[in-house]
Amino acid sequence: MKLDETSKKPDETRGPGRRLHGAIAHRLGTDILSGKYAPGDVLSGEVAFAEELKVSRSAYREAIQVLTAKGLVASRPKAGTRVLPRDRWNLLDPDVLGWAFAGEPDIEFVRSLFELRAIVEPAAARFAAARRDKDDLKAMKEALTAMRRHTLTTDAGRAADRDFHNAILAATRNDALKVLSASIGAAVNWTTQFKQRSRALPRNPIPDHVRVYDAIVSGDGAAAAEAMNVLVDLALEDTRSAIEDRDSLPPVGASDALTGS
Amino acid sequence: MKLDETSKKPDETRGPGRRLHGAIAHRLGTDILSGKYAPGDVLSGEVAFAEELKVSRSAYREAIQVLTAKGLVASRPKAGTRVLPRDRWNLLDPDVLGWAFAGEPDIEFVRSLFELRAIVEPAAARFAAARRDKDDLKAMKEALTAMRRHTLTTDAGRAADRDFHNAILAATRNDALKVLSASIGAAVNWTTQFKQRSRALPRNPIPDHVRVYDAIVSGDGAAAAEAMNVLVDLALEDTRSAIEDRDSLPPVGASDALTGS
DNA sequence: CGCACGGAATATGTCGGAGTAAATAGGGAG
DNA sequence: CTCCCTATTTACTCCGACATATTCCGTGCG
Repeated sequence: MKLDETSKKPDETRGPGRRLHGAIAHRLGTDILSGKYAPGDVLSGEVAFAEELKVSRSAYREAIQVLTAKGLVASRPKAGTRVLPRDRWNLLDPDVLGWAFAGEPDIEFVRSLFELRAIVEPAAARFAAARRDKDDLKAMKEALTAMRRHTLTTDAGRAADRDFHNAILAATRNDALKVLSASIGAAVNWTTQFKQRSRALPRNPIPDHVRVYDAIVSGDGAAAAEAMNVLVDLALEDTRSAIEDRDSLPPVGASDALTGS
Repeated sequence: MKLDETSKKPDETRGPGRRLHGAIAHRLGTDILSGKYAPGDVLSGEVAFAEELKVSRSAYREAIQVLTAKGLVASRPKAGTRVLPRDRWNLLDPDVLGWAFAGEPDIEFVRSLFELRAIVEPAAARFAAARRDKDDLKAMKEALTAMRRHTLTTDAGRAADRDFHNAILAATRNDALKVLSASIGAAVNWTTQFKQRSRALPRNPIPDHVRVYDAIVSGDGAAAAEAMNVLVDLALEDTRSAIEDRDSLPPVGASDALTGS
């Protein structure tokens, strides 16, 4: 045991159920996404970096394998481990998205995600309207009633919101669409912190969701797509104003322990 | 060194520039995607499996970290390493897509990808028409001329095809869209093997591409989206007929293993 | 008889070191 | 000045040991 009681912990982002190499990957990932390590930069050697992080080479290497699997870095003998250009990153990977939103998210990237969401989600609603069965509709209806009971200010309400969107995705009968939208939705939900930070949601989101639901029930694909389009547009508007508020505010206190999920 | 010359190589998919743990990950990944290991299955212990694969526990563990990073498996002490349910897989990860197409690709999944492509690419063309600059148009024009010179039967021609689509993506000014479409496009190109296997392409793809190009030049977003929509539809038609040809051929495994996720 | 608590077994997680292979940089020969 | 060869640096692989977390099961109590 090389760690004595006086030495500080290797990383503060180390919780239960979170392995050491996962914590290292999280730390390096957020550092890369935040720009601390720019594309083309060469990381210190294995031995040096592992020693600096107070972990063994095994843990460090396993973390590097994770980052390599997500396209963030590449290692070659003699050349070292270097950060890959941004277009090689798997930006749609859930973990990478989480890392991107761990710090101050790039506004341009948020715009990109919302544009993608505005493309994908209406199309998903269109498919759902054409392919849903009774069970799908039942799941949506239950999620809607749950949303009405709890509001979006509670955890249960937000869970119901996710359930509603997930029910739509399940009704599309399209795995690729499902995975993609789930990732984007989760990422977009990271921005919820900004919405809540700036001011409470002034708008009641229930009618928008009901419009989507009604269109899917009646099997009207065009109407479902349009209703979903409106829903996404409103969400974008909320987030945009929240971000602008944030940018006009003084620097946020760094001690906001924002542990994801 | 425990490997002697008489023993068979741990994996035949081991080439230069390909690390050992990468090869292990590739092997396990394809096995999972092909259904050899179904969701919920528990892999043998680290020591046993590593020994079976004729590799050290370190290499095996690093491969598992890669699979974990892509959402295919999850490991917990005492519980072992088990394959996660299919909806946890990062199906849009380039490597996972490659593994999915390494064996006999699932027709339903191919349909999902084409549906997603049909959603995303026209929208990308619409953005490109609105945001492209001179350099973007220049890149597209050069790719088109290269496509005309070499046909799609040559590697250079297919590279030009990719360049054309990449130029459109770059013109969207949307990183998320760029990453996604690049992955999907690469995956769809895996199906090229089926097209070529069945019969030579009877259709000349140049006019379709020129229509997209002209619309983007004139800044007509709606026309660009429609032209791209036609292009994707035709590609889908080609692939569908090629796959049907394959399926009507000798019994490629009559047992449709439909593992309900 | 059923449930809650606690200890033991077991598989993953972490560690440190040794040796191998590969790629770049530098020096030497043509 | 070019080309090839050598040397060095770095990641890659292997090994064996210990630590830790979780599950399982036996025990005791209600």
